[in-house]
Amino acid sequence: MAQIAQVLVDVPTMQTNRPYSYQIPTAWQSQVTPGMRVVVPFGRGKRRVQGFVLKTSDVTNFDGDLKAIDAVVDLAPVLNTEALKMTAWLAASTFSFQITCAQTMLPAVMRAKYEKQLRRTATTSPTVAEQLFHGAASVDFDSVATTPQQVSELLRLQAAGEVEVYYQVKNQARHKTQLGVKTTLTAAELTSATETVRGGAKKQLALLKGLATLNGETMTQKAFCDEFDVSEAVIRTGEQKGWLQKVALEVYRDPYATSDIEATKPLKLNAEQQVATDRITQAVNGSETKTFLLEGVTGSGKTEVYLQSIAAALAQGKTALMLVPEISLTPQMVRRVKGRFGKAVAVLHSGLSNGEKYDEWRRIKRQEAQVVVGARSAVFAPLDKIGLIIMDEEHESSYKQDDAPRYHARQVALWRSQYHDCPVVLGSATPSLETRARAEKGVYERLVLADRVNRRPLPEVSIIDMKTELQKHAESNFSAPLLVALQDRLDRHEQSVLMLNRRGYSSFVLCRDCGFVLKCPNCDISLTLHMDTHTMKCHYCGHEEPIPRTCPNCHSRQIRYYGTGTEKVEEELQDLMPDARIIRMDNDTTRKKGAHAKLLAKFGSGEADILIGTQMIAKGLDFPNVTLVGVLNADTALGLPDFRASERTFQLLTQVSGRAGRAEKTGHVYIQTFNPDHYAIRFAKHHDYEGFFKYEMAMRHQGGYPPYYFTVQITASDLDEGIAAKRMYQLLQWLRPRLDPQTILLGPTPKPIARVNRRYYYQIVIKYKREPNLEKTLTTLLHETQAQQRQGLQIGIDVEPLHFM
DNA sequence: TTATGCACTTGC
DNA sequence: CAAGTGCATAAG
Repeated sequence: MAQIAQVLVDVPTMQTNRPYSYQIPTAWQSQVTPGMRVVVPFGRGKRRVQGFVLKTSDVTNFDGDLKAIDAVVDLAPVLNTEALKMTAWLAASTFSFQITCAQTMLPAVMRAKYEKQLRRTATTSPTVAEQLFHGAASVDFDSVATTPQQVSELLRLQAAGEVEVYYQVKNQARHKTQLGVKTTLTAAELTSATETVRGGAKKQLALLKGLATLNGETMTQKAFCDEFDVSEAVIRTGEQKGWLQKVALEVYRDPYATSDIEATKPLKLNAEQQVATDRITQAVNGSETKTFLLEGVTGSGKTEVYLQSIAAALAQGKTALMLVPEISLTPQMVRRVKGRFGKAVAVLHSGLSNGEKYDEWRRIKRQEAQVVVGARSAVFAPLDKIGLIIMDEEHESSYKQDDAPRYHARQVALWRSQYHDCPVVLGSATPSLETRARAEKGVYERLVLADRVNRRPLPEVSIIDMKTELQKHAESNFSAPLLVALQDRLDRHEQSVLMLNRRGYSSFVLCRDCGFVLKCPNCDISLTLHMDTHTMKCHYCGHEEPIPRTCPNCHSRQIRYYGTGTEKVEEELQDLMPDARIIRMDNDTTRKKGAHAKLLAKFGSGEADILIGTQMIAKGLDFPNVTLVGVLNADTALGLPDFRASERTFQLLTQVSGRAGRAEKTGHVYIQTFNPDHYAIRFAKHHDYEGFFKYEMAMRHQGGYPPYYFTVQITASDLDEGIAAKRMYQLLQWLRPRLDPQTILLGPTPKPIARVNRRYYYQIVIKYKREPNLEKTLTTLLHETQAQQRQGLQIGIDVEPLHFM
């Protein structure tokens, strides 16, 4: 029997990023298994932390005194073999701590809460008991140790044995219970009880009948009352007569009441959908580790392909995982999946409370749910026997986590597909260049849905040149053609959606006469405005020049920062169209839980004519009465100093265009821009993804960007700008000889937003095609910089970053 | 992350 | 000389 456990402790540092050996107390030796959470003493003091058992064994290569496990938190492992392997892989591939990865994979409530307490001992003097504890057995340490004097006083008391420090390790996971009823009688006893009931006591008879129906099972009191039409008073009578007992019944917090979701049947597929579904089904049935790119224009019916493929996995007795960008924004998707698979569906996304997430997680873990729909972190859902993984809108940047562990859900999905021998479907109307390029090379199999299901043409797109618009009339967020179109929809009682692109808000300068954006002479990437130094900087190569007073291209003085807010836009529009009913959707108006859905519902029911919003309205909304989509400022993202600026702009414009004319009515899209000739905008006008892909690939090839190169971003930040900069230059010197001569190192450059939280940020970007030393070098880097970390310098590594700012 | 030991300063 | 402060160190 295993006596020793290898435990991963909850201390996220580089030097504790390895298992520690602990003695398993004899009583628990048969129970402690890998993947369970335990509480262990750690460090010289009385500190106790939560940990994960990675392995159990009879031997250890540690030759010191072992401490023993203090408590076992779980009855069954919360991380299974797959999850433990995934933890190790994730930590290595994202250069983050294993404990952080383990915690990322589990619901937040499973992370321990620590409470440092001061406790009384047998020898506590009455004075101390009174003054410090006010008669209680323990007090919160921090509340009685606020000054250094108090701390040293407590240390003295501790040395004298009058008090002791105790770490309370709290498991935040709570099960919700409801009052349940359960009969205490056998079937025969219930029958005889029926005979003792006085005639006319109909409710009591109903109660007994109900109890008999339960067959010894437990049911919540509420459900019982509803189903058998008895009151709580009758139940109380039954309890007094000894027919039943009331028990605490564990219930799941259900974020969606399944009852009001309409069940749907599989739809008839068109030829293209059928081909795609057949290929995926074939791969599911054959347990092929295969990745498909399902490329389908908006409205081509990708979802139906997903649903029928999921059905195929379920038919094989397997489970399915379906990832969506940010599910709280796409309630329609949840409804469709739940409508098809009902109770077999579990939903995981950021809009749920922690308790709800925990309950959904347990339903999956207990194999009560076979289909999981969720956002990024749902990729870790504890499904067994996965038969299919789907990633909808695979190009969405929300699949990449911004802080440690900086993983991309797509990578995790591919890893799990290897583990489970199952296919992955990456779906999008505008795939990321990386994915589309892999399909080109045959790494992924490409499935195309070129036709819209309803055979409706894609909406017509008009590009409006804001340079000439501004010359014609006073400065406004609205061009004349857009206003005419808006008025026209008002008159026809049709709805309009206006999108204000907030990305890249005023961090670059643009000439309002010719549309010129200042670019770096070395990198062909927009220069970023730094108000602190009053310069324009390139944050790729570090090039720096003064802020221009006139446009270098046309010598106009109309060169200035670019950007505006939704509130301002709403005000202006209301002025221009006093009769229009407008809904504004942005971070301000949707901060409250459910506010987003409420606003959308309001718009959907026709209570407003115009919806104004930021990027969040680009996806998922599907309203048949919307026939006009306007993009007020298509350029802002183009101005960003990021080689993915064009890709994002193209994707966003294509997506938002898809919102017009979803049903019978034909849609029209107006795109206002200062760069009408920019290729991202031109290709978006013609809904030409293939054209864009080819053009953009050529640009990436020329610039040496992904997917032709892999990238790693290293950032350093410090309260002192000089230290951050100096360390980064040293780091560059340190890296160069360790990496392949072919590898390109860019920087160090200050981040465009140089000071965040009073810290200064610098970055180095590594670009490489093949770099065998990468993992070793970066791991060494993390080890060697930990001394500096303690002095305040923070180092971060982001593999394949999506944002370069 | 955090408690402790040790080197060093400060106060009487 | 005792007490107080600050930083390096190791954690099983």
